Amino acid sequence: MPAPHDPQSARAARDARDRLPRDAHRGQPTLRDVAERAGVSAMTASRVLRDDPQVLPATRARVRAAADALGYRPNEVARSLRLGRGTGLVGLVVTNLANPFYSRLALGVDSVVGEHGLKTVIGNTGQDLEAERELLADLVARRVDGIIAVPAGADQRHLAAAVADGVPVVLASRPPEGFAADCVLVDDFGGAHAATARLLERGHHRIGFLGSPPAVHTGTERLRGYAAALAEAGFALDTHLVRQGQTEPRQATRAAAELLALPTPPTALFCSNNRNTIGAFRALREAGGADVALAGFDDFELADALGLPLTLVAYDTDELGRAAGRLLADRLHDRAAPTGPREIVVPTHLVEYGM
Amino acid sequence: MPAPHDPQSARAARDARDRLPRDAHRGQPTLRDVAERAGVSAMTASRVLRDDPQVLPATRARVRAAADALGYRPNEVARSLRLGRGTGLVGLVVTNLANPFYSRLALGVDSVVGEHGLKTVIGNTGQDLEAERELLADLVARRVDGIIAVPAGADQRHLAAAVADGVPVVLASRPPEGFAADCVLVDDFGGAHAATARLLERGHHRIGFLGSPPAVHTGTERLRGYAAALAEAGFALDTHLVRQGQTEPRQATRAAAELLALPTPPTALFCSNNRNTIGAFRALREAGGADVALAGFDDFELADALGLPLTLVAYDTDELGRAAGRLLADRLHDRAAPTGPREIVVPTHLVEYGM
DNA sequence: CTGTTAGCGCGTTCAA
DNA sequence: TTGAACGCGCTAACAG
Repeated sequence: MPAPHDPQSARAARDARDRLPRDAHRGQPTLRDVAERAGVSAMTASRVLRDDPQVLPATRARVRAAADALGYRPNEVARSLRLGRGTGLVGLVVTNLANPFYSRLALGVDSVVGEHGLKTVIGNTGQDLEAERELLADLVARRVDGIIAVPAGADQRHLAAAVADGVPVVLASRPPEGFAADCVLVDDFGGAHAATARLLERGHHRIGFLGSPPAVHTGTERLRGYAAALAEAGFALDTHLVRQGQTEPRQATRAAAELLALPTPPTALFCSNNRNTIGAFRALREAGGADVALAGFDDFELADALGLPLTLVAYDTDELGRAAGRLLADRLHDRAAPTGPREIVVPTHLVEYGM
Repeated sequence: MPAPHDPQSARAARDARDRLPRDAHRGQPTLRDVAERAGVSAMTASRVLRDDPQVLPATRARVRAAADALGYRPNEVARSLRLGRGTGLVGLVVTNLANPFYSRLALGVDSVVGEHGLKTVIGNTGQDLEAERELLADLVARRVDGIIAVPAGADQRHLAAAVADGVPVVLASRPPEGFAADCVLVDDFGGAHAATARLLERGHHRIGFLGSPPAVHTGTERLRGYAAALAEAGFALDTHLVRQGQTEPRQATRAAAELLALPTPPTALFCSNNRNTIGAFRALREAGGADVALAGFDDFELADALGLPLTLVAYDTDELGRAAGRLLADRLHDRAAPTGPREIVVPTHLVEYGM
């Protein structure tokens, strides 16, 4: 039995739309208009426009002419309803499109689903869990064919609800918690481990960690990778050097500055995502010639131009989106023969800049 | 009479979707299911779920309970069809979501239209004019309520066709050509003029120009601003110093390198967008200590971190998207009382980095 | 206050 | 080869 939803907020969103003018008949020609002009029944017109071969070439031509003259376009809304299929739409749920990570992801998703004749509906939640809940309910109500999501927090019950409603969900960059769904992950642990190990090789062992809030899966996995590398080298994790919770560069700059101001400051920093790396970079620059090594997860444009050595964990962000799109497309075609949930892990590699 | 469309490609896209499984009844509960469970007619259930006051509290409660138990969500597809209104979707047509300019624009658009209960469908055309034509036809067929577009080229007949079909179109960053539509522009001329004047003030007069293809409105406007500033200072435009056509940083790097290799190279470069500025930056860096001043249109993240003086024409990209969203939302509400096309110009200002 | 009828635009089914 | 009836899920307009 599907969980009851919150009807308040979802209805509020609908109401806003319902206030649009009632008269909205835009005079787009319908199948009947085409049929009349061609002197045939709507049914025949429908057949012609769907390339049904069972039509006399002569009538076919007449219908085509009529359709072109009228500028007819089939109403996809009516088609969706009639065919009982979905809408040909895929919902994409992200927290912040302004972050290049998410826009690349969106690009990858859209390119793949586009090849399957699907379009992408974006939903930007701005880290707001409540907004995310409403968004998901709305996407389900709109009968999207599937949803690709990067949930903002650890609570994924709204995603589970969508799955229970029969909507295929693919998670990107986070694993499903408490329900079955396909997902595409980045090798968070491995990448963070490798970057930290690289810093250790260079003789650092007081390595600070800057990361996203603990509720974010990538953040904690990358923290685990960092901690594991330290442990393997025989160094205990010093919680004074760990700062989680930064979502924006500005916050990261502040957190990094605090670490640098410690009595025994770290000699290197590892940042769990591009926002934190950029923030830490600014802190280092403000600190003047602080001789602190910098490493981070996520490659980004102009990383090579910052004028300081930088070790980054790189991976193919577009591919992350494309893989998610492929998983979803597979589900849509194979609904009859469902396989178990699939998990794809995108590999990472280290890149060195400015050396 | 609307122009006849190309039925081939549009149909091809539909066909891909039509190959999805036929059985797709996802068993989502319908209004009738709710009504039956509550022991009322579908009509009464409908009324309750739309907060129609004309219902006995007791029945209202029964219906609510039934809906919750079933996890009922109104089918927005059916609602759209029945109400003859749009779909609550806005089409956003851009060339490259990976360019921060477009992702910020998308964010701005989505935030505003979201407040009106609308969702954004993205269409990334990758500079492909043919893809853009198909995309527009598809959006119209899907009965989006409106379209916000940054057309890739000078040919806007497909946009005019959408307008002729009664779909409100708002252009962002380009003016309409040959038809009436609202638009939001950046002060291209003024910004380019100001940046070039700044370079002239500093004693430069051999100033190279790097820009997008001539078909792109912003590129030519910004070229005009650059040329005007030169002319006002008494310098003729030297076409050897003008390189148009670069879309990606890599191309811009090459073009910049060519300018720098001229017998009498420019002493400064003005770039008409962020892609060209970043490309030119790399060329300067590769050229070693080349003492060439750099200016460009568009602010971008890390522009302050490049370690060289940089003059940028900045403006509020999010606001560009938000303004476009507002224009569209206004149209949707005011369809009854149409005003003439509106044009909004977003102002620019100069920022100096690395000095 | 509640139910019936009808139809949005299209496509499946069956009959002609 | 073509057409008429019916229904997808929902709601406006009118009963009762």
